[in-house]
Amino acid sequence: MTAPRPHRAGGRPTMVDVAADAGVSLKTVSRVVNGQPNVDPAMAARVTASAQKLGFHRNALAASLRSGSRDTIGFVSADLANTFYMTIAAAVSAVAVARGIQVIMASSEEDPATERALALDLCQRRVGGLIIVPSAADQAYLGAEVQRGTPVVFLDRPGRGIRADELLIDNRGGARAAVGELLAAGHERVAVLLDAPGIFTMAERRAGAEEAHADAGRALDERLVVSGLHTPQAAREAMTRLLALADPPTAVFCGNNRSTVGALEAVVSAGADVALSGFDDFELSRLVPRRIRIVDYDAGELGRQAAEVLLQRMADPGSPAPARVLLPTRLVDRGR
Amino acid sequence: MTAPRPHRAGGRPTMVDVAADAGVSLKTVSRVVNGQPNVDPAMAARVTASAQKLGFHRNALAASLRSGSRDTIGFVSADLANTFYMTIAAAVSAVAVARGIQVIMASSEEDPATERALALDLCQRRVGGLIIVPSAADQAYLGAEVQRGTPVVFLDRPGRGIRADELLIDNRGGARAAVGELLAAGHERVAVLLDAPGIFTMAERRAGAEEAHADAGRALDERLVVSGLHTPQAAREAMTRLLALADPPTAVFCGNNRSTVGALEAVVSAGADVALSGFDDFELSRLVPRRIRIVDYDAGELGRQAAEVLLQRMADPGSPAPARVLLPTRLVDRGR
DNA sequence: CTGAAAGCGCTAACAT
DNA sequence: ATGTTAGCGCTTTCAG
Repeated sequence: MTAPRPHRAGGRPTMVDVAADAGVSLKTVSRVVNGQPNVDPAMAARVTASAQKLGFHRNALAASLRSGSRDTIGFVSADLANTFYMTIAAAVSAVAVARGIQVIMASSEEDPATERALALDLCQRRVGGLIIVPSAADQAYLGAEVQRGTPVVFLDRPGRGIRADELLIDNRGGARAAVGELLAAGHERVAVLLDAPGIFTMAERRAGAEEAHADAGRALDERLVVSGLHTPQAAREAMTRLLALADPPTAVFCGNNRSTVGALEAVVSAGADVALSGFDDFELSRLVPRRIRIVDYDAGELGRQAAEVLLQRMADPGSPAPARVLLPTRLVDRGR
Repeated sequence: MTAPRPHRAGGRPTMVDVAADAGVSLKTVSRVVNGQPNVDPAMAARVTASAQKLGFHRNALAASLRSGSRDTIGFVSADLANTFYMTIAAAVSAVAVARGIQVIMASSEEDPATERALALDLCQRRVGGLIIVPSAADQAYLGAEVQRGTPVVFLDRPGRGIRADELLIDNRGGARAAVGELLAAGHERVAVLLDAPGIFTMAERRAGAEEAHADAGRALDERLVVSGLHTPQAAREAMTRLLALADPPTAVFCGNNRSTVGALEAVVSAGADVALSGFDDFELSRLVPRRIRIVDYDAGELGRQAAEVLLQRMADPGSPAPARVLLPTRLVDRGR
């Protein structure tokens, strides 16, 4: 008894409404809307006109429910507000959007439980894949999802408990090169300032510093190694203390840019003649009042490659075994 | 004739599978999964056990298709890689996630067509609301969506063509305060360095500088105003030129942090005695070798409030008329 | 080239 | 307190 549904007030027009208006079948509307071939041009034009007239916009949720297609990916960062991860996120988004895929972003704030909750929530939203900066010790919670075909890529830090692609920076190699350079320049006492040793990148960078010493037939002087430095202030204080030693360091290698900034402040304010070298570039690094060497890398490239690996897996689930990719670093001059 | 579907190989288990396994009805599973009341505890336990056993995870897409609920929002930034917008994005995400809502982020790269395409795409994904940093001249393309109940909030810049909430920084007031302070200190010639005048924030900041002059019974000296400065380099060159005038400025107000950095370089390298004041704080601003005054604001707060306004509208579509909120700024000392 | 019918996985109405 | 039925808006068979 009901009329052909005059696309209910308040509701949005559906394909059924467009079909009714254009006097064609639902299926034809679907074909036109999705740009499928084998549709009579005249009919297609009628459908397009009706769609326009009614203000029809296809419901992407319904489409992917039925077709099983996945047109979003999830990005779980450890800290979205951090410049480094931001740059990565922007690159991931750019690659995805260029292929019609949107990115849902969230931040674990370095909390394992949050990471897990976010990742599983994204799976419930049926994302086509997941890029994760792991903060949890173990990603085994994703095992079932991965097995059912949701590809996962780990970024910046390796994941555990599941086999998945990993995109990392060559932390060890970069540190090794930077410290090697200092040793080659004749520095006998090289200080090393690091954030918490439990952080994967810090452990790797420390290992690189050790390797450089070993390369030179020497060993890291543990008295000159300070760990657990979270802020420039902490690094500054640590460096000031080191400079006050009877045998102060003549060079310092910093594990991240916060340490570099802190060490720089200490060195400048002490007027000390200390060679400075550090991992990570930073805003305005060219402006610092002293020449420094920086282990630089392309954060955007990291995100780009992660997205590309993920999209590749989504397109072709039968690709080769997961691999670890190490992005190269390079030593550059900063300051003046 | 078909058996009760032993949850097809390769596919994921559905509520039907869980219901079959637990020996209850589909609806009961739905109730348990969604934590609805009025379920016998023993039955609930059976359902939970079956769900666990089968590795069931509710399909959020199907749920919201049926229920019409919207549990994602869209954030269209003008430049995701920019620290300012990323800080905002992180804050938006934090607020949303705390309420079980995920954020799809994308960047228009300041391109009107991209903004439009992204925003409409997000609408097709049936986001519950949209936060947009407008780069297009007009957002009338969202008119139909807004009318159908998708709330929109404009961030950092006002939108046009539709009525929606706007969250802006008090650009004008901040600039007025900064320049007013310079004039009160007795500066007769205040230079003003700005990015492109077409940018809303720049126009506002310039207007603030004009107001400050008017307050002091004076007028902006147009010879000392330079616009279109995109980079620190450009600002540096502009400032160097101004310093070479017969009557050089004794103070400079910079419209954004890139200009501030450039002006700073020029002033320092010329060894000029010029008071520096600028909009936007920046990383390491405390380290610059000279006291500067900064118009600072809480970018995170901007994102937080935008998210809260949006979620409020989503929860209660019948709220009051859209409003423009101006976030306060404050003048702070930086450098040393 | 076009259409009718079925159903993706779930929740909303209505029973019971 | 539990189950039955219908159907969200779309795509997918499979027939014409």
